[in-house]
Amino acid sequence: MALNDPDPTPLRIADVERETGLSKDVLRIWERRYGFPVPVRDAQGRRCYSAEQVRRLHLLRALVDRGGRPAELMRESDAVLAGRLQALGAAAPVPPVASVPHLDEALRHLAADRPEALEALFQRHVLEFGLRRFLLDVAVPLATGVGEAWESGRLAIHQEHVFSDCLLRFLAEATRRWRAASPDAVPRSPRMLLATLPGEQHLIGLAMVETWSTLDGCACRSLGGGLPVAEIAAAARAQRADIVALSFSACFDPARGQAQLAMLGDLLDKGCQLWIGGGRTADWAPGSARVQCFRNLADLGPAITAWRAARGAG
Amino acid sequence: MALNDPDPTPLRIADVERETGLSKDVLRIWERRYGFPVPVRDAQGRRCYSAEQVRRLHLLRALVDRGGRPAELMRESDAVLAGRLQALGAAAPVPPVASVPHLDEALRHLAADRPEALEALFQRHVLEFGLRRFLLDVAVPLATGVGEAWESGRLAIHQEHVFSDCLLRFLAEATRRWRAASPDAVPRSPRMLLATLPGEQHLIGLAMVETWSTLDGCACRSLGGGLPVAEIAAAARAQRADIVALSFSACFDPARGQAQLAMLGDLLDKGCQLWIGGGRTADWAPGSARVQCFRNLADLGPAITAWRAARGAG
DNA sequence: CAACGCCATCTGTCTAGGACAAACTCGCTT
DNA sequence: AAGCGAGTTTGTCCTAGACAGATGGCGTTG
Repeated sequence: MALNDPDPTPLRIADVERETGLSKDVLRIWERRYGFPVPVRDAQGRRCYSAEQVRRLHLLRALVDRGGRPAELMRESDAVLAGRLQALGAAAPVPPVASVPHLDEALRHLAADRPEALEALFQRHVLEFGLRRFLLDVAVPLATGVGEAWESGRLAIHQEHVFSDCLLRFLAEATRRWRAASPDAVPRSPRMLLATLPGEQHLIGLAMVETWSTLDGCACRSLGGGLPVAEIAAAARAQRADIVALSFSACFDPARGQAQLAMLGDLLDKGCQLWIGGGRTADWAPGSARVQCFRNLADLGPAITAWRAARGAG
Repeated sequence: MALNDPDPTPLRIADVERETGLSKDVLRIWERRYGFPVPVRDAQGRRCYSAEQVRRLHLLRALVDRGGRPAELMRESDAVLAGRLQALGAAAPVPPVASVPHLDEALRHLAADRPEALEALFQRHVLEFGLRRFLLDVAVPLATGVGEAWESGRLAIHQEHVFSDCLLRFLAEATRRWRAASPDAVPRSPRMLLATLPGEQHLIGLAMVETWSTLDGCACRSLGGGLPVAEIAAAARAQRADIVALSFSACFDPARGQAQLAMLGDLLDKGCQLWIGGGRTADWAPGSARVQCFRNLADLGPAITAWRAARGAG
């Protein structure tokens, strides 16, 4: 009976791919090489994974992401793996962010699943020091800190999601308020379009660029994440954007990014610039004169001024 | 030379998968069956696609998504395909939503790439009729209308993204304002956790549920989109959620959804309910007593009241 | 002792072509 | 006109092999 009815709800390889983020190829090759996971097969010979196996796959993935090596991890029991993940968190003694007291506090709120406290902290900091300093002193280092905390196992994925949601809302609202409060008569330029490429999930960088640029008087419009280059180009044309700004996280493959960037460059109008930032984009080859890499938010101001000067003169 | 240097920036099959959303399997089988796309190969025999081919693949995908059949579409030229896509838009004469004047207006703003006008319309409607009526009379039908407009080719993907971004921000801010304006003394219950499963990109439904439930006095916390069930369960435990609410769009495969739902049901605490809605979830088999399907937003109110009654009595 | 380069191994992605289920079309029958 | 069965289309999954790029260890050299 274990063969003809392996599970009331068969988890097929595509489901496991979505759920764990491990590609079908990886799932198959792990099975071939390491003997795990070996799923039950249905009548047609298709793999049917158990919830148990998926749970272990999550553990394995978490450890592989943090630099573990599959061949070694596969030998360990679930308990050992879970312990190792916890140990990773405990072993990371002094996170570099924690030197600043309020960042440490923010991370503690997050680890304790208290997003309200986090938002209150944001609110206070903005009222005391203003949005620009909030971005530079809190948002950017905290985003880095959360990334590191996740890598070292101190924060779960869902906690990272909570952080993301929290900061995203906060910035969106701050931006909206600023926009509402500035006089309509001011012509806002350049027109900036914000997006991330397919495969890029992190929207935080984008939101920070939007807030900063809006403070600097740009007309920003966000397209959200995961948009194919063809669609970005179409949007840029439709909205007559002067600048398309893309954000990348550190895990985005540079080679892929640059290939897609080149493609986007071809599709955009000649007058439209391409600004990129985040992750390790600073190391990327510029490729085209129209592509500009940004190492940090503060560089946006001068670049916008320069754009206006060039446009005003030209 | 065309062989050893097919392209300055080789687009490999994984890139094309990300960019077009067509799986590697589909790309390979289309090549085998229909003779398109036939990419150049690099020195190792790997497929290197041209930007030209990717452009055509976008067209093909758009038409296949709208019910076209690959075998037939493959014979046509790019121009014919583009024309056919446009014709689809023109052929859809009276969208069902357009019967209500302000919805028609909203769609026109969107088609004309004027998100500011859309937001102004939202703002006006809320001030005149209130948030609940806005959700029922504007947000829900407009979301449906945008989906239909996309299907029929009247709206591009990037315009759908703009709509999504616009409504998402609007709802987030409205929710926040409501929360800020309600007295702190009121104990907010039930504690509701909102998320979508991996593979589900649409966050609109979730945002609408959040706004509605917040109005009804729930303590909502959004985890954003694309979270594995294991993480959702972990978050529910960490935040001691009473209810986990999931949103699905119509394109989500019911069989997959139900399998993942069953898995999530196993992982959650017994006291935690599972509320689902959106798309065609109404047709899904409930599976467990803890799973409750919602056909529309208005049903949330009674369900919340019922939950409170049961909890208060128990 | 540190730094550099080379080599072996590990790991993920890609290849090929075959199989099959689910969905859809079409034509026949009621 | 509506319902049903046969045939076709289409996407997903299968096996098994190849290889590039990363990683880590070792030996040599400054």
